[in-house]
Amino acid sequence: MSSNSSRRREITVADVAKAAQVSKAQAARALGNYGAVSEEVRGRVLAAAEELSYRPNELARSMNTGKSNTIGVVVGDIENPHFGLATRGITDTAKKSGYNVILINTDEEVSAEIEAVRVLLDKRVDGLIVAPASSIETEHLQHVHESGRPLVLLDRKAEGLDVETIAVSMAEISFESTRYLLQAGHRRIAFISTLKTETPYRTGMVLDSSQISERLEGMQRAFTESGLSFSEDQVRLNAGDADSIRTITRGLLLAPEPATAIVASDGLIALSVVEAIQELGLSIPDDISFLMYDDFSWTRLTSPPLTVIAQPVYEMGVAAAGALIRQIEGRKPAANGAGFSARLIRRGSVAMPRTARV
Amino acid sequence: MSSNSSRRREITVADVAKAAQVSKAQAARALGNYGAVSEEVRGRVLAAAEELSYRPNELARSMNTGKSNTIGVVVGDIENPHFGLATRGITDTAKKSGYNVILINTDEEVSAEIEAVRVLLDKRVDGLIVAPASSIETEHLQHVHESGRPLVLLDRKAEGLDVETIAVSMAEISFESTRYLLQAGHRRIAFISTLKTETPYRTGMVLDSSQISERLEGMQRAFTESGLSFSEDQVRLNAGDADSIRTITRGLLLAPEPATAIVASDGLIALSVVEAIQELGLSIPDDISFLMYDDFSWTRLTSPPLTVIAQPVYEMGVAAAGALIRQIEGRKPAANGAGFSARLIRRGSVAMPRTARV
DNA sequence: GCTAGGATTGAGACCGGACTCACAAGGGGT
DNA sequence: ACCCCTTGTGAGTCCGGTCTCAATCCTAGC
Repeated sequence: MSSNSSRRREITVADVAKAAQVSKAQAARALGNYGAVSEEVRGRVLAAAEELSYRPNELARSMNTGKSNTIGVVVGDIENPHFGLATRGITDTAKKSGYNVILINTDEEVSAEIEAVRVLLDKRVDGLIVAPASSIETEHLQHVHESGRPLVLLDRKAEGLDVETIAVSMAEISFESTRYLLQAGHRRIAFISTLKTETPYRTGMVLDSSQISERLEGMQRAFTESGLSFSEDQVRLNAGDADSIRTITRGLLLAPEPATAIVASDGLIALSVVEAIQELGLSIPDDISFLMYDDFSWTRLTSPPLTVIAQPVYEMGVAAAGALIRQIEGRKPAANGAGFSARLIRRGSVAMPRTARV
Repeated sequence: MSSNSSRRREITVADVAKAAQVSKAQAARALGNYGAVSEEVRGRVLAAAEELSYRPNELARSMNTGKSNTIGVVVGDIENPHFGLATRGITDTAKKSGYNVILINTDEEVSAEIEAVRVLLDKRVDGLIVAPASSIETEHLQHVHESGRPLVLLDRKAEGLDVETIAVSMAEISFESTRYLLQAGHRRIAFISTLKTETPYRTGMVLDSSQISERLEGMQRAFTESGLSFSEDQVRLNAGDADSIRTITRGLLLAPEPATAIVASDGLIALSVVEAIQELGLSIPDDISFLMYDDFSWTRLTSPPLTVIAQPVYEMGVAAAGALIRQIEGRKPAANGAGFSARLIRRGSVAMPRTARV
């Protein structure tokens, strides 16, 4: 009531200029802190601005500087703590350099991703961080790259796209952890992923996700190294929702030759798999060994605590934002950071399989 | 190489107009789908736009429509799945109505929140959703509200601010669950929260968070109802990081008269509390009963599965975005949705205390 | 055949800043 | 006293759209 609130028009430099009795140009200089302004004028302008509680219109500013100080982040699903953490790394870093983040979810749909990228480009973000839904359908990303707009990929590579990519080398850690399982005596090691495919997995099949490809490649290599053959029917894709994961898990464990170890491709899958195992009255690791990607805090609370593959997710978010901002500001692409690597954390969910134990 | 990529200047309406041999105004009308345009011209313009792969500059558009189709979301910490889920609800809803989301983290610091709000206002977002770090320091939110910019609060109320607020009525559920614990025979019920305070908790103390106030109020009421007195030294605030939570938990359990039940104020605290309990070699619920806020999936996986207070977090995100967009578009504030309520989900982490069992 | 009235169309103002340019004023050097 | 250079200043353009306004077209009605 006191001040007549909610006047429609916002205060602009012109208003401040008038109040300070100087030209718009001078007021703009004083406020924007550029050009030459006498102390006297600066004082008057700043006082007037304060008085009118002037705030610059960033939109207008962006328009003729061509910089929005905003970066676009496109991820599959923030609800997934993996991305939540990465996003945190991104926003923290962005904030430090004075950037804001527009976040868009794609639900891992390429069409949504294409739309998201377009919207962000229309909003003239200074750069994009994308966790590509597909490693194959990447024309839209190609466009971004060609148009010269800074782009950094997170988590997954994109086929034939020469763009800075912050990702863990999955083949390696997958190889290592598969070898670990093999050495424990496992031979039927199942791998469950949400990745959508038309047909069941077959060796050599082209997959939409570089992450999954690499992981499977690592598994195969470990089997081959041990002179064993990797059976493709232990690879179960299309584990989209809790129900299908449950069905898949039961299928794996109730088969004539049941899997003795299950590897869950992400935290969400892990949740449903463990639940399904408990539901079947089986125990980890006595009846079935379990290994999952991503080291969430809760994995230490289950009994037994779960053996996991820890990825430096937050740090990758930081690195992605850092790399992007470096590109935006035209600086050199830093010492290339030697890539990120995952780590196998052995807790209690992997043991010798029953068969080997007898 | 084929097309001379990365030409600096972007295509504008003027370019399209020239290519289509019409005036800028006509081209703009055809592209923006407003005003009167003959079929012939529309065709030529659209074709030219396609040919040049024209994309409108949303910044420019926002500037003179005064709408940015962007909403600002200010939360304490996206890394926390609670906010992750709420954010998901917000972005899903926003997307449906054609809005984008700029996300800012405050780390629960009021100063960061003030800054965040200012930045978002400068960027001329159409509205704000804020989970206030403080229920008391709310001048900045007051300003937003007074300036007429749509604002919706999430999770927590703000003292004396008459703004649409999407939150669970905490007093009620806290009362209910405390009664549940009392009926199970518990008398020393501890409550642990991250809330920062200068001094240890005392009854009647003014707290910075409406959520915590309400929860404590509910607890008190339950005690009073049973003719018992609520001991304030069982309330432990300032549980900021894993270490302090561990210390607090140990303090609670190793005291001469140890707590027999612990209530964790959020998922992050719960993690560290449970860990500390396990570390002490105590078992839930035999040695200590446990109850936590937020029903995360992993709470079903521990042994025993944890008894939780489930909040409809995603739905609240949806509601907040819905309410905000309604305000932005000047529509009536919908049937007020009767508020959200939490639900006590009894799983296995609460039992009779040893003392009462003998 | 002539005209009123709606459909089209182009010129140009405008949104709110940043920035260019021309010009005035003041100081130092010679 | 004169020239050069630095600092200070205002007028005006530009960014890329939207939108107003007046002019021009076209067609039905008489």
